[in-house]
Amino acid sequence: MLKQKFYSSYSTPELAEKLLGKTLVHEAGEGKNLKARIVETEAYLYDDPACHASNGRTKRTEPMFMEAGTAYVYLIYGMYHCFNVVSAPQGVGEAVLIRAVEPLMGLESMYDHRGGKQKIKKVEDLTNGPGKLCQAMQIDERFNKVILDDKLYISDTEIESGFEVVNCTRIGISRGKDLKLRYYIKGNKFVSRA
DNA sequence: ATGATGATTAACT
DNA sequence: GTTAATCATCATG
Repeated sequence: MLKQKFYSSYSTPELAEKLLGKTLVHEAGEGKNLKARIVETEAYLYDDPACHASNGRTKRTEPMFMEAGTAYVYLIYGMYHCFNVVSAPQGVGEAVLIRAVEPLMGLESMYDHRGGKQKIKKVEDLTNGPGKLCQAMQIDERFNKVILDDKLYISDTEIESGFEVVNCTRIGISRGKDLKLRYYIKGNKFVSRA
């Protein structure tokens, strides 16, 4: 399991890249555990106009100012959650958004939480976006401000190494569009968009 | 108290 | 390609 030490050892963009290939684990209970490989991430920096924390500390951005390795989960468009890992020392305000994952364990449960197997035609639709992966991995506000070391955490087990990383601009933002802070595993079919 | 906004998604045409 | 769904948060008055 990755510890606080790992999350605080790199700059936020470096961490975003290093999280690729790692395994996100949610121990949801005996026989209900969920695992998925991280295949797409984005970095949000303190002086970056697209970052929620760039306008300072508020009720919403408070978790981003907590210690590295803390979860920042928020509601977007009134219906989806986005999951981030705080990536800078206390008081700075940076995080890595987990944008897409590849399901490894607990697929049946993931289908259920995504609306049923009938509705999800392709397995990619389970987790190929930030809102989708939160539904599938059952991540919601319960984990906001929680350190990633108990029920929800990231493991450094890598199933495959030697993949190629693509670095490009981020998706779905209106400011900071020119910054190349998105990272994904080239050729992986769970990436939200090539 | 009110109004604008959004690190999205699914269901359309 | 377009658009509706849906609401917590935040700036403004």
